[in-house]
Amino acid sequence: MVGHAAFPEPRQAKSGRLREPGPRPANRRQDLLDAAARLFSRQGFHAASMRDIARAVGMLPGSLYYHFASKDALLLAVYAEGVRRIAERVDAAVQRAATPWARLEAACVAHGEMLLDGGDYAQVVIRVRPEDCAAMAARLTALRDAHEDRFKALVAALDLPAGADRQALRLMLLGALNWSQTWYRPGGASPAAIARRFLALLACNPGGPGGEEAP
Amino acid sequence: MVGHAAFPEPRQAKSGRLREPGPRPANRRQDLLDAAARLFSRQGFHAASMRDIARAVGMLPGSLYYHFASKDALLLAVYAEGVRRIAERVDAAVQRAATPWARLEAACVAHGEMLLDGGDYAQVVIRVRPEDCAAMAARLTALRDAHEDRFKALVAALDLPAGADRQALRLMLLGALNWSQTWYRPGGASPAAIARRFLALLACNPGGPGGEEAP
DNA sequence: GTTATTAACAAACGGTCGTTTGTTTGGTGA
DNA sequence: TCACCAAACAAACGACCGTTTGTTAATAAC
Repeated sequence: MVGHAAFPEPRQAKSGRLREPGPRPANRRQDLLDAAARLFSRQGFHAASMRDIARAVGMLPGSLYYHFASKDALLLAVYAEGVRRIAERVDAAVQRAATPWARLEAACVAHGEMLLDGGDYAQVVIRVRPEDCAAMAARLTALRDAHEDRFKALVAALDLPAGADRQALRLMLLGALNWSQTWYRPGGASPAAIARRFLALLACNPGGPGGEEAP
Repeated sequence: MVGHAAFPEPRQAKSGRLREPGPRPANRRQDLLDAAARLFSRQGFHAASMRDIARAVGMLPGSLYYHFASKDALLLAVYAEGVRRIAERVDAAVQRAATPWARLEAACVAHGEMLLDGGDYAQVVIRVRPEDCAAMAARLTALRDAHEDRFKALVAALDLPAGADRQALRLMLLGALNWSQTWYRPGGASPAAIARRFLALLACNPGGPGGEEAP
C-alpha cells in the first residue's frame, strides 16, 4: 500500500542511471500519511496545516517536503489511498454475495462502514471536497467517480420494473450514506444497520415493504 | 429581513439613552451579507477571506468591521438568514398540501429547491459545516436542527405500518437531498424532479411501487 | 451652523500560511 | 575508510490572514 504506482518513492536519483532502492523506504512516510489522513478527516483540508501535520509526526514543517512535493500532493496521496481502501472492501463484500440485490446491499453496507468507522483515509474521501484543492480537483473527482461507478453496475444488474429510475436509486443511496457522516455518532446504530435500514425503506427491496431486518 | 432580532443594527449609542435609529439603516450591510453568502457558498468558510468579501462589495477589509464584529459573526448572520429562507419556503409549501404524505413531499421539494437553486444563503447552510467555525458551531447546529425538526413532525404524521423506521426515513430523505448539492448541475433534472424521484422510490410512497410521477 | 453619527478609508498589527534553502546526521555500500 | 545519500533539522522567505487603530467625508439633528 506504500508504493502505489501513482506516488513513487520520495526522490529519484538525478544521474542518468537509477539507483537501487538502497536501504528501506523508511516508514516515516507512512506515519506522515497517517497523520495527514487523521487531520484532513477531522479538520478538513484548509483547517489542517502542514505545521499541524509535522507536529503530529514529530517533524519540523520543512521536513515534510522531503516526502511530498506540496500540501496538494499530500492530499492526493491520502485521498487515493482512501478511495482504494473503500473500493477494496466494497469489492470483497460484493464478491461474497449471491443475488444482485444482495450484492447491492453488501456494497452499501461496506461503503457505509468505511465512511463511518473505516478509518481516517476513507473519511477524507467524503469529508474533503475536491474543489477545496483546485490544483487536484480533477484528479480527486476522477478517483471518487471511479469508485462510485461500481454502484452504477450494481444497480444496473437489479431486476426492476421497466420504468424504474435506477439513477435516482443510486444517487439516493449514496447520498444518504455519504451524508450520514455528518450526523453519525459511534454510540448509536452501527454503520451496517444504518445502511440496511436505508435499503429496507425502498420499494424495490425484495424483502418487500415492511420487510424484516437482519440481526 | 435586515433587522433580524439576533443581529441588531451596527452600533448602539454609548450614552445612557438610546437614540432613535437616525437615518436609514443603509443597505450596504445587505450588500455585504449578499457577498459573504456568495463567497461562503462557493468557496466555503475557510477559503473565503474577509479581503475577498470586501473586494466583492468595493470596500477595504477593515471597513467590514463596522458592520460585523468578526468573520464568525458574519457567517452566523448569513447562516441564520439561510436557514430562515429555507424554513420559510418549506413552511409555505407544507401549508398548501392536504395529506400527510403530500405535506412531506412538498417539504422535500421546497427543501431541495432551496439547496440547489434557492440562492447563496440557502446553499451556505449545507455547504458550510458548523465545525468549520468553532466559535459558532453550537449556534449553527442549533439553527440547522431547528429547521430539520420540521421533518420529524412531518414523518411522524404519516400513516405507516407499525414497525416503520421513521427516523431512517427522515435521515435518508434529508441526506440524499443535502448531498445532491455535490452532484447537481443546473442543466439536468430540476430540483423538484429530483426530490420527487427520491420519494417515488420509497416503499411507503402511497403512489405505490413503480408509481407515477408529476409532470 | 454647529454637533453628532454613520460609514467608510488608510495603514498597519502580529500571526500563520505553504514553502525554500542550506546544513547536518546516521547508516550503508564500495 | 570513505564517499554517498536518505532523512531530517534550522531558519527563514514572501504572502496572506483576521483584525485594530486613527482619521475623514457625508449626512442628519438640534
